Amino acid sequence: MPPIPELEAIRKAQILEAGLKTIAERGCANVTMDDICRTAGLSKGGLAHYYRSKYELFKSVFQEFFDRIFQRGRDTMARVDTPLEKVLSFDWLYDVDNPDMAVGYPLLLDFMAISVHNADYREIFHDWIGNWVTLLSGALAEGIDRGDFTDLDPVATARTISAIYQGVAIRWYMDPSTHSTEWAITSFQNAIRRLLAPHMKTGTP
Amino acid sequence: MPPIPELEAIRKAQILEAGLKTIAERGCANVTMDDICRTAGLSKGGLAHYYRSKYELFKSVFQEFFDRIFQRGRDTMARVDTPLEKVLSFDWLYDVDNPDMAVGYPLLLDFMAISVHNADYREIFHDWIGNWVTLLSGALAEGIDRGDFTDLDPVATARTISAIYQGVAIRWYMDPSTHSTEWAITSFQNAIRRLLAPHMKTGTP
Amino acid sequence: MPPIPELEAIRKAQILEAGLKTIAERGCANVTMDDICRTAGLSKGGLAHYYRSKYELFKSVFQEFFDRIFQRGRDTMARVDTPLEKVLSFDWLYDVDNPDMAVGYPLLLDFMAISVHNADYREIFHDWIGNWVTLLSGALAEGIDRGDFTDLDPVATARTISAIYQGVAIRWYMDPSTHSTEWAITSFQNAIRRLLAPHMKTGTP
Amino acid sequence: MPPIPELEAIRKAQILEAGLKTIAERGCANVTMDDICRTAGLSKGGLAHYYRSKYELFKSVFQEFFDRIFQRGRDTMARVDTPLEKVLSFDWLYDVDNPDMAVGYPLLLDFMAISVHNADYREIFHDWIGNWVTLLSGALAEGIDRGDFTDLDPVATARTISAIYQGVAIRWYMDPSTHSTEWAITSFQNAIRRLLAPHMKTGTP
DNA sequence: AATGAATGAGCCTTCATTCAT
DNA sequence: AATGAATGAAGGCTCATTCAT
Repeated sequence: MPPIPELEAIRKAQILEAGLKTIAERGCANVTMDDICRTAGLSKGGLAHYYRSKYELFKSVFQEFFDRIFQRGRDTMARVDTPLEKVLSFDWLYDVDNPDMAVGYPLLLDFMAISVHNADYREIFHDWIGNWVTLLSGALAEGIDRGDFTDLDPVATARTISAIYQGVAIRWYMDPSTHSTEWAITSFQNAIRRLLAPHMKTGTP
Repeated sequence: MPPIPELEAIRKAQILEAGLKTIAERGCANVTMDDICRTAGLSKGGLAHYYRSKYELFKSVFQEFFDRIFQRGRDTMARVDTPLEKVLSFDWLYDVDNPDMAVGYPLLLDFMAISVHNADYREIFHDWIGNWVTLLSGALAEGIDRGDFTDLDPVATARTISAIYQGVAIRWYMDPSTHSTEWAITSFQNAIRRLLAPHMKTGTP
Repeated sequence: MPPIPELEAIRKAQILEAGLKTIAERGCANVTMDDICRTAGLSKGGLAHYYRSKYELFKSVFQEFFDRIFQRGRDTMARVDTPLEKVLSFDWLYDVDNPDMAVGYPLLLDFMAISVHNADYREIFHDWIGNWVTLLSGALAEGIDRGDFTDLDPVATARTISAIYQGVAIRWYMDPSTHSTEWAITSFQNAIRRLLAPHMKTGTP
Repeated sequence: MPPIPELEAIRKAQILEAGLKTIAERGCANVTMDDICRTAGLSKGGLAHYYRSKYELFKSVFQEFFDRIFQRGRDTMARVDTPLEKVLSFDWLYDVDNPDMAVGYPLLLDFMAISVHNADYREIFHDWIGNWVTLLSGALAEGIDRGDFTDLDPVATARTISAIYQGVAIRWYMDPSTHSTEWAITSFQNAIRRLLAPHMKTGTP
């Protein structure tokens, strides 16, 4: 009989948000439970009530992060019409002012580093990539259906596109002094357009 | 008058190798000085004799790693003739049997994650990327000189090529179940060839 | 809502007492945090909960010690009537059976030695001496007011008296085989009485 | 067959000087063997050749220091004529420019603090004090012989005088902001003169 | 539901000492 | 005589986790 039935959801969201924030700020290896408690405005015991261990909490934080980012990608893609526009609809990845991005890159890089030595994490990553590939290959398949593209393996191509996005994004984030936002956007658009060019019906830019 | 004049160099190499190995195996955050001592076959104090602190040691390990990988890239590129072949000379990145690669990806991912919160590391990364870009843009410039390519910004393009390599490589390494070596090699070759296609004199691809 | 509201005060007192005891027993340089934990009946982490570091703890221990000793001096002085009796009211300094003294000399000597290289400690010492001088010069000033003494700089004289007490006390404590309690008490009484003699109205000594 | 017969003496002096210097600078508890090696211009092994252990070295350093200071006291006293002048011949204790004093107070305070927990050191201290007392009581006895003083226990008085010197000196050294050299010299002269006054024949300054 | 006091294992670092050369 | 590489014990501090209230 919880006083407020949604209390658990509220608290968990509060904690996840604190996790997101602190991990982004200090990095997984440097975040302590105390950091998270402080940021969440809860005590150690209070936090323990909702997450059995640091490990469980961190997994949830990353899960939450990956869900959120993917959600954004799907929503943004849904707002444009043509398949080509859809696969090119990710300039938001290079938006310095987007708070999700400020948190996203630190988390993604931390997450990947940990994944190397952790099967649980690797699986989350696998699923996430799977989602992106499904989203992108869906757009490509739609393009084939509509007759925009011909002769193209949607899944393999979607993987390549996704990898290009990520490769460019990491560079842009990690070394901004020599990788401007302009470079990043031109790069991914160019690379993806050129990749698809051989498979496009004339007149589609 | 040390018994062996090169003792310091030998020991440092021994320690760096141990660092490389243990970091790759367990991840930066999980490696202890004891792990490294044990692997290097030295005592705690012996190690301290050569590296003042864990941080100094780790920086040296990463420096060593970056040097080594870049060396390999430069050497491999030097073995092929045409500029196009040169920029495509990186299939060794996708060689599972290459011990440098088995160590390289864990290290690279750890390194990037730490760099987010560490200016020293970020600078090492910046320099390393600079080296790659110089190497690749050199090949592109040579291509322009030779007349293979026209109308192409060597540096910006080199950055894009390098980012594509890295994006594809990380996918390949992190999620091999759905990113085969075949996919990786096809992906990068395709993406880079297509990227350069508009700038190539007829008959080259 | 701690179980006992004064828990923090209790624990801190417990820890300070353990610090006092162990430092007196083994000396600052030889006391480990484990020693103090064991003596205080707390774990390492428990102690860390109340004192951030060994240094902070030691500073508090000394502060506590100095407060306690000064308190005793003030109280003892308050129990006698005449100004001369007041400035001579410190035979308790030479009481072997006083547990505060058993702890006090080891601490004082350790403290002074550390102060030489530590400004924080030096300031504590400065303040403590300031307190004694104020106390003693107050008594002297009262003596002047009452007409017991004439023609005497209360502060400079108080400093001299205080220095004599300490000089005699250290000898007495450090080399008891040749500095008996009798010698100590006779010495300080004699030295101080003689020092004041020229400034005393007839009939007082 | 040492190459130079006096080499051992030279090296030992070199090491002791380094010990004196480093202990005075950093304090016993903070001086490392490396500090001393560096200051002495010798290697660890070289130092070990002459002093079995840190403890042995430190004991010798203190011995050396005590000898040196006492020597100075005796020499200075020998330069004045009357017994009263002799017992008052210690203003050099309050000479900030005297390098022996700059080293002396840190060492003395460190030494006394350690002595509390160390019988070897305590014995050295005991002997040193014994020397001073002998020196001072000798002067007093001479005064009695000469007829300058009457009715005075030379040894007990010498102890008191010595304790006054030390008490004033420690204050002067430890808290110079409120204990000027002027105060120190006036204090000890006054206190000692007054102490002796009742025992002095008329007309002896 | 929530607090925060308490635990104790683990880690990096320091440093006196040893010893082969 | 002298070097300095190597050892390894010891210590202070951090921090995830537990638990009584």
